[in-house]
Order: sequence, then structure tokens, then C-alpha cells
Amino acid sequence: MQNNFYIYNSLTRTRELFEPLHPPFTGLYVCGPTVYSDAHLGHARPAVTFDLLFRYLSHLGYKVRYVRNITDVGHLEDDSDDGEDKIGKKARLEHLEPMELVQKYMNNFLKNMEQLNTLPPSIEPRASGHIIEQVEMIKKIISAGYAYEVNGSVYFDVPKYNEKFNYGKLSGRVLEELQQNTRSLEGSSEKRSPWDFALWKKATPGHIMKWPAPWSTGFPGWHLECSAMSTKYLGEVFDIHGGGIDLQFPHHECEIAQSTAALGKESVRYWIHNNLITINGQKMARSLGNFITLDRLFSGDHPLLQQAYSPMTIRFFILQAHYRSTVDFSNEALSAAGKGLRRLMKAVAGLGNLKASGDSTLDVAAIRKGFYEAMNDDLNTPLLLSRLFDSIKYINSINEGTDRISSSDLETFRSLFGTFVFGILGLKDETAGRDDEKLTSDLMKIIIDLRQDARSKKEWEVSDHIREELKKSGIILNDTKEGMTWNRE
RNA sequence: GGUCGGUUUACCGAGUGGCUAGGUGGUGGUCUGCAAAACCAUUUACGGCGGUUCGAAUCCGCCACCGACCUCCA
Repeated sequence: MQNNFYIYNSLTRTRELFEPLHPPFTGLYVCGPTVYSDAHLGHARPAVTFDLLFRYLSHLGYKVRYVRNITDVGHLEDDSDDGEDKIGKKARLEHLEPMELVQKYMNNFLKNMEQLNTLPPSIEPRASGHIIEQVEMIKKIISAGYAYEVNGSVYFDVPKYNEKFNYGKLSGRVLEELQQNTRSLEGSSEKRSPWDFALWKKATPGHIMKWPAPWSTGFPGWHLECSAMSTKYLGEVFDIHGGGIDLQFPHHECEIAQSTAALGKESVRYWIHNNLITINGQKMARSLGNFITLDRLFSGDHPLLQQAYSPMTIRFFILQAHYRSTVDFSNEALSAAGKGLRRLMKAVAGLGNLKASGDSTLDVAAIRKGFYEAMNDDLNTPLLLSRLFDSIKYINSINEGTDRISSSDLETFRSLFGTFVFGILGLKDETAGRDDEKLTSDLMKIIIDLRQDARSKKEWEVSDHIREELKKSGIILNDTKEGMTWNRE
């Protein structure tokens, strides 16, 4: 199986030809959210980015197993030894059972992901459902000599690991330098080195989510779930691990250390990181309090929003930037994205009306090549979109008769657009397929006939009134040469 | 302070040496009772200062500014 798909590997800091270990199969593991509050715009970035990757790899013919975890345990407020569990804390605040809280926000997250038209992953494992796997992995790490127990908690021994392996290779860090620059940890720590991290934590008395283990009744450290679950579902060595760039250090670095210590070899072949969404130039994050939830973006209900932005507008907005660049939120940019998307969708809809000629004045093969080149170059969706817009000009000029297309080229052209716009970019026409669409269209026909009648009598007041009233309901009338048409705002 | 990345035309955003992405906005036009939409055309920038080169937004150096990571974060 061959392809020309190049992807940027954070581990080597270069674009590499994607060559899976066991073609045509390939594995993709992506760090999912910690579900303790509603998903925000920042969560949409990796979701769309890796959905794009999933779709493209599938399109290229790979059988992709896409695993995205849900973190529902073990994620502490901070890295000190007494940080509270994020889930436990929020559950207390909302007066819910921790698992009830998890269910609530997981449901919301999955609903938002569906609205963004991301395909569901093949497996969505939860950390709490894989305690046994995590305990087993800790045992392996201990027996390999890279972890130690203190008062019922188990910590990964980073300095020892670093003697034989390279802790920091992914994020470009050198342990000795880290140690020089570290902020001193308060003396209460059980850790031998501030860079050690918890594999298992003994539960404090009030802690609700805890499980029995050889060392204590407690819970697993945050980094461990990804190592345990990726190994379980994708194997000891698998192709792609993705996530936000903010997870590169320490989370992914710790994952590498754990897996390498437990398995004696490195697990991940390609590390892929999406960049962040910023707002006023700063990272959007729950901890910074500058986030806008997806629900509010879709409804427009937020002081920073000048209007509502549809899920596809958000998706298009994200796709308009390259996944490794930061992208800054602004009403202007989102509104521009919405308009661009509408134009693209209208043009695609117009493909159905194109008429074939005996020959072609455009080079469909070259257009096709351009589309693939953009995607093969590290998922360059901005470039792909620019080429799609270039092709829109052809659609229009064929319609006007200044360009011609043969019937076989037309068939290729149509399927090409369908494949890239819907199949790979994962966009969809949000105006299509609503309930009562038939009824609406029948009613609109009656209204349009009435208005047309008024216009033919030059009753402009009546005709303008109809148009203005419909506009209030979000329906735009267009008087064109071919007759009156309508569409939703 | 350390490490890494960025600074592109009004805004967003591609582009790792020559072929002047694209979207939005603006302007002009076609169409049109008016409007809107649609379409066509147009709008030529690369933080600063040096250097390499026949040629640099692209390579090198210095400086300025912004950000990410170094606690949790997608």
C-alpha cells in the first residue's frame, strides 16, 4: 500500500512519509477531554483536526482504529501531592455523584462533537473502566525498576529512567536543565525528585473515586491511563498518537517514559500535536476562564459574541487555518468563515446543474492532483480550501458557457468535490435535510407566486412588505433573472 | 530565567529562493422597480537592521514585539 502522505512528527520535528507498521491497518490514539465541564472552542480544535486525519487515512484506504479516551478519574488540580481530583471537586460543587457528573459532561461533549460532524471514534475508553490495566502496568514498571512506593503511593523514577533512556526527547527538554530551573517543591513531597510523577495515589479519607490495589486503596495517576489504554487497544507499538500541543509536556513525555519503562520499547511512531485556539492572543483554557463553550457559540449567548455561529462555521473556521498554527478567535474571523462556507456550499450545490459538453477546457486531472497535494502536505487544509475556491470559478464559468466540460470529466469533477468537501473536510450543508422541508418549500412556493403576481402589477409596497416580513423570519428572497428564489439566512 | 514557536496586504490565513494562495471586507461592473443574492473584475503585503545570492516573505546573524511550555489545560 502506497501513499504520498507526509505528516509532521513532533518527535523528529520533521515532515515524514506516513508508513504504518502493519498496512492496511493503522492505529490512532488521541487524548480526549477531562469531563468536568462543558466543552469549549478549544476542544473543537483537536476534535476536528484528528477527525480530518481519521477521514483522510480512511480515504487513502487504511483500516483505521481510532481511539479517543475520556478522562474521568485521576486528573488532579495540580501536581502537588494533595491536589484535589478535578472530577471529585466539581461533583462536590454540583452536588452530583462523580460518575453522574462525568456522564453529564461526557454526553454534552459527544453531542457537541456530533454537531461538529466529527465521526465517532472506533473506541472511546474511560480511565475508570481500565483500573486493572493501569495497575498491571504499574506492576510492570516497578518490576523493571523505574518506580518506587512511598506510603501507599507509587511514583515514576524519572532520574533513573533518564540514565538509560531520554526523558524529554519529545518536548526538547534536558532533565539536568529542568532540574536547575525547577521551582522548589515544598518539603512535604513524597517524591524523590520533583520530576517524578504519580502512577498510583493513595486516597485521602474523603476521596470518593478509589479502587483497591496492592499498594493502597487509591487511584491511578493521570498520565497512566493513556499508556494503558493505548497499549490495550492498539498494541505495544502503534502508529499515531495525537493531542493538543499543551499536552506535549509533561503529559506525553510521561506517557513515553511509562510505556518505554513497562514495555522496554517505545510505543508511538508518529506524535502529532495540534496548536491552540487563542482569544485576544492568549490561549483559551478553562483554567484561564477565557473560554467560550461550544453550546454558547452555537446559540450566540455570550457577551463576546456578536451573533451565533453554526457548528459548520466553527468547523470551517478551524479548517481555514493549518492545524499546527495558532488561530485567534474573533467575531470578524468567524463571520468571514461563515460567509466563505456558504459560498462553498452554494457552489457545490450548483455542481448538480452543470451540463456536459463534448470536450473540456479545464484540466480536471490537474485539479485533482492539486487537492491531493494539499492534503498530502501535512494536512494543509487552508491550501486545499484555496484550491476548492479556485475551482468554484470553473463551476461558474461552465454555467455561463465560457468554459466547457466533457461528461466524463464532469463525473470526475463532481465526485472529486463530494469526496473532498464532504468526505474529507467533513463539511455538510446545514440548510438541507431539515424537518418539514417539504412543507416549507410548498408554502414558499405559494408566497412567491403571490408576490410575483403583485410585482407584475407593480404593487411594490406589497412585494416589499412580503420580502421584509420574511426576512424577519430568516428567509431571504432573491429576485433573479431566472425568477424568484429563496434561502435561509 | 530556560526551551520552543510566531510576527504576511483593512481582517483572517497559506506560502522552507525566482512562477505575485484563498476567504472576508472595500471598490468598480453585470443583473435589477428597489434591495439583496449571485457572478465578473479589482485591491499586491511580508516586524526592524545587516548579511549570503544574479535574485529572499522564504537562508544566516543581531534587535524588537507576541505567544506556548517549564503546575492543570485540547
